[in-house]
Amino acid sequence: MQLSSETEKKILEAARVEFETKGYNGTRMQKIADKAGISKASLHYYFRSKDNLFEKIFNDALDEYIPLISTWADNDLSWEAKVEQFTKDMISFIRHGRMLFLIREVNRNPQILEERIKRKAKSQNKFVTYFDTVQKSKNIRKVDPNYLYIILNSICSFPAINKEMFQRALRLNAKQYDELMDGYAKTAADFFIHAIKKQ
Amino acid sequence: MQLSSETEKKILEAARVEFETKGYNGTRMQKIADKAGISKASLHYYFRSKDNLFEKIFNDALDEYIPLISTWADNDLSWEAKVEQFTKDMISFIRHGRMLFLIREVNRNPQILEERIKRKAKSQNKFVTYFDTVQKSKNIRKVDPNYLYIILNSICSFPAINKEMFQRALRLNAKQYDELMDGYAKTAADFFIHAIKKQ
DNA sequence: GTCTATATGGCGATAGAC
DNA sequence: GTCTATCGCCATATAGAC
Repeated sequence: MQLSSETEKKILEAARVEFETKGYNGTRMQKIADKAGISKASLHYYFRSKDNLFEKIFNDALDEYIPLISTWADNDLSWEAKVEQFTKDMISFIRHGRMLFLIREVNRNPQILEERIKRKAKSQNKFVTYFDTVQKSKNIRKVDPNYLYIILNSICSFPAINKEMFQRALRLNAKQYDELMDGYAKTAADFFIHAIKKQ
Repeated sequence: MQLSSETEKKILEAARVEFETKGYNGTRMQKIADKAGISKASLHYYFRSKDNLFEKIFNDALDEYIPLISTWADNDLSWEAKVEQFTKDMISFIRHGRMLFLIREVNRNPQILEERIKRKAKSQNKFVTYFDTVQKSKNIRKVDPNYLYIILNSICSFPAINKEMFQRALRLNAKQYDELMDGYAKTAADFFIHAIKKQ
């Protein structure tokens, strides 16, 4: 029935907000029910348990994240343009706050990833293989592509994750920090490109 | 009495491990008491409440971290050498796992930082002021020092925080990842220096 | 100072009426 | 499908003996 599926959407949206901001251990089923406008009993009617509901939210977040980090634009653009595209996509994803959620929960329970890994374990990391070839054909510094992968992702992800402390360290309020971030994707890409490009 | 202070140390060490790995919400007073080899009642005798004990642990971690990010070597070394020193210090701190703890708890309760900020709010960020002058006198690219601060810290901090996912993305086991990290501080510094230095 | 036993409250989950 | 009421458990904290 359509009505029940509407309720389900409300629950999932409320649960996502709660789990993302408070984490699994900090989230209360009562709070989710309140935000969804239903009783705690109804909440359990739709999703049998807290674990069950959490798993759904976590998997959705992971499904959004994995393609972002495991694909690498397969088009005719230059490697510089690919880097720019990547930083732009990654930074806009990160800014919505799902990234810290993933890190927190994966650290709470590392096994949570094991099952999903098996599907992909055989294929190589596309970023690494791409930069292996780029390093052979183009005029760039030789840096282990594993490091390049780590550095590029760090530059993109960490500013959102460490927002609270960066703000204070740089004496900015939330609004000023957000404004600073508006120009960040371009700066991050330039930075990365300059670091490995030979003049 | 000396014995009581010995017990206190055991409690603090146990509490540190528990809070750092499980977070505030995931930590159990019983577990801390067990690890310290005392009863739950004794634990409460030393530190009245969980909040109280947590605050002590959190402040200790912050006291270790703040100097690391807010000082900037005041010596005769070149800016390149200062960068190398910073990456080395920061990365060795980060690898011990306190950083994710700080981020997690600050996000759980951002007000936790407010009180401590007031002491330092008036002084400028030393990294930013330093690179402001470096950009005027040396032959480096003009990049907003706020971005430089964010990028350098991101490169240093994130590889430890996102360890679980980087491992899997790069198809490395824990040992291989740790080995990769052994050479990381040097690579990170070189990367940063190349990115802003003009040829 | 240290313990056992217990008070107190909160949370996930369910029973059962409507 | 949705609710109120309640069960059962677990966690923090305290009482009170030693």
